[in-house]
Amino acid sequence: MPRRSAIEAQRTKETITRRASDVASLEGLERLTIGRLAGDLEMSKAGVIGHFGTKEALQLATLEDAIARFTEHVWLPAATSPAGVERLRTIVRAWSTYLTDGTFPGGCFLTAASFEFDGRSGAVRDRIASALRQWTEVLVDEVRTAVDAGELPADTDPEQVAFELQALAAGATQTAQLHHDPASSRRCRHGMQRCLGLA
Amino acid sequence: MPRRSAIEAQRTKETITRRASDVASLEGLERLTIGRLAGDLEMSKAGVIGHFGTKEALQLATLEDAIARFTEHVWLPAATSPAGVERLRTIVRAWSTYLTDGTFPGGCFLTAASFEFDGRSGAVRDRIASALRQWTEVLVDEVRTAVDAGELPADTDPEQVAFELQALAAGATQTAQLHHDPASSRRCRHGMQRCLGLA
DNA sequence: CCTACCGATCGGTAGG
DNA sequence: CCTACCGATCGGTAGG
Repeated sequence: MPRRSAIEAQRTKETITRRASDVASLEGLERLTIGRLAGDLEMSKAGVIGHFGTKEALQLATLEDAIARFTEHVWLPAATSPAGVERLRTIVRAWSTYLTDGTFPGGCFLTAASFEFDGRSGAVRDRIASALRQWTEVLVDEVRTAVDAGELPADTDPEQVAFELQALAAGATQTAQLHHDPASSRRCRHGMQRCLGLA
Repeated sequence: MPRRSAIEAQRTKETITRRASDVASLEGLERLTIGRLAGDLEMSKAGVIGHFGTKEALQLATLEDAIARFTEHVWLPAATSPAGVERLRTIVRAWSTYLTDGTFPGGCFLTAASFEFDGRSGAVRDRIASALRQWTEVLVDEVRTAVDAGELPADTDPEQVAFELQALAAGATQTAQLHHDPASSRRCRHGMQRCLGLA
């Protein structure tokens, strides 16, 4: 039974994608090269790419690692809150913190990858788009629940609110990474709260 | 007198940077390679890079072309409006249109370049940061003027408003390019108007 | 998981 | 502005 080596191979694979998502958050999914990753991890190029087959498969696995980290840091803390405004409050807090707290050394991986791949085609771009769309749908559902419960005004446009929340997250990533502005997280949180009428 | 050839050389240079900023808005400033640009323009690689010397100088010249296009499409229409809320109204209209009207085939070049270079160092990153900071200062000044004139509430935070406007522009770029969402420009404009209390 | 290698492409230069 | 070329690095493979 090759159980032992299969477990070790899985662990190596996770080490690679973790490192890859860190590097890619700083430099981009495309500048992440197999050779550099091998050097960082003190492995051979063949040892790295052998786990995935192609660079695109490595990028997709890296993306899954990043999506899991987003879910863990932003969704998980809110999942146990009651649906509606209370859950939105928790999401706003966790999300605005996550954007600047060093979960990724180069800021939110998904935001960066979205801008990097939005002009291309292929499986990587499609997966980025589906992940962001799914998160938008979560936000729309929460806002709708809050409206139905009378916690938010009846004329609230859930799609518009979700758009603005996503935009504020992208804006915070921009000012935090480009200007190292320490107010980024606070401005993001305040904007999101105002957007939800929680200010 | 080499006037004729100098003028022609200048025109060739402008042809190169215009093409470069179009391609880079779709694929990024780094994926823009000298060889591909030469192929697109039916020139030799040496003929392209000879005008600039290094790829970094080509990227900087491309950046200046993109900054000029932003200024022309977003600032110029507002420059003749009276300072304050009326000028902000014009900026919001011009900006939200520019983001999706095909000025750049891949959406706002400066937004994309910001996310592409925010994890690096060097002259290109510095120029992107200074251009965005300058635009933020323009916005802060206009909001401050509007507050001083009593057109906006006295407790308005100009820095916060400028942050949110920039964020909404980034968000519109994201949904327009990644999801081809036709509502992007409208959502951006509505968000900006709400942010300024003009809704 | 390794070494050794492939063809393609990168930025850039020499010489004209 | 061109042709012809340089060393470096890319993604990927053969063979073990």
